[in-house]
Amino acid sequence: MARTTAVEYEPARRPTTSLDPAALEVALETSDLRLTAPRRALMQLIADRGTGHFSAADLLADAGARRIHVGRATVFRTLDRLLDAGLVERVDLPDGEHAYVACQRSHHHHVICTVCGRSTDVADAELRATIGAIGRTTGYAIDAHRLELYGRCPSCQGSTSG
Amino acid sequence: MARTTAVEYEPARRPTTSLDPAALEVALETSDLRLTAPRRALMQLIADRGTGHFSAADLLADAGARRIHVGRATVFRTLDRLLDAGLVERVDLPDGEHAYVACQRSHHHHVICTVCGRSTDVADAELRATIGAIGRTTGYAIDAHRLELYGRCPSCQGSTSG
DNA sequence: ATTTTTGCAAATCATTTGCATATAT
DNA sequence: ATATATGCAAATGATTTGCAAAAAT
Repeated sequence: MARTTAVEYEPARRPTTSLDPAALEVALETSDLRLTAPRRALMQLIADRGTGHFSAADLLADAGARRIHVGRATVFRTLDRLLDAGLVERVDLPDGEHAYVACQRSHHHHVICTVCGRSTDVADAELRATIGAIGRTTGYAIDAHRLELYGRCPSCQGSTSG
Repeated sequence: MARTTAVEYEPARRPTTSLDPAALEVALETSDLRLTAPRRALMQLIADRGTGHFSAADLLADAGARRIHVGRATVFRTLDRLLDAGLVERVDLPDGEHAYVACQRSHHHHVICTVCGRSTDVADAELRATIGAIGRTTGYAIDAHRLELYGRCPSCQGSTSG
């Protein structure tokens, strides 16, 4: 019951997506959530993953690899909290898989590298204008949108991807 | 193995999304697919749904309601074929659910009404420019994108939604 | 103390698969 | 004829749930 990814447009702040564990504490202060060991651990695992996208299963595996025990359900539940807090966002890969990426609060779009998986924030005022135009053309009152971009990041552009 | 929704930008043609069963036959001519009773039936069910989004389970239920028997697997398999043919597109609702919408070949974006579920095609050359700009800014070679817009359609804008 | 969170295992849900039979070409 | 498609039921995979025990406030 806490899985909405309604994406509002608002400029992103920093260029590259990644998560600061301290953000968790900040986020928790605002809510009635508790700072527990599993949550700390998961935040750390996410932070350590850097800029790539990951699934709940990935986190579970990461935890296992480091002998950190967290239950499967806890991973999902924590991910939900982080979604609510705006610390991660759920994305849908081109093949329909669900994944998550770490992001700043109020960040809202990213380009995902199809070779290495890295994701980079997109700050795009222009998109806002484009969406306004679409609203005008279709007559819809557009409340939310979701944009996912897939491509090859600068360092993967030479790759023969295979 | 036929579920890619990599979305290329290309102008849509007609304003409102809905599916013409005849399109199936056209689509089949080009391929080595066969025109079977279950496929006809499913096309009809989709067409009858009009412009809303639907899930595989919805179709299965629709079929049941009309005493048309199609196996669950056939629904999924047919949907895959229709995806390949570009007759339907897979979308991800704001809550992360997967759904499908009927669409014209080479159509590629739609606004989905959060009140009634209707979807309308978006013809947007401007988006193309926006995406080009994003590519330039981030340094990514953008190969595909997916854009989903959610809002209230003209007739639902008075609604007190829920 | 009291409320939230956890871990587990079982439950649920969507989607896929194997395989023998049926059907379109 | 022959390749493709179907239906079934079982398999898979992801996510959720109930509940008693554990931890945070």
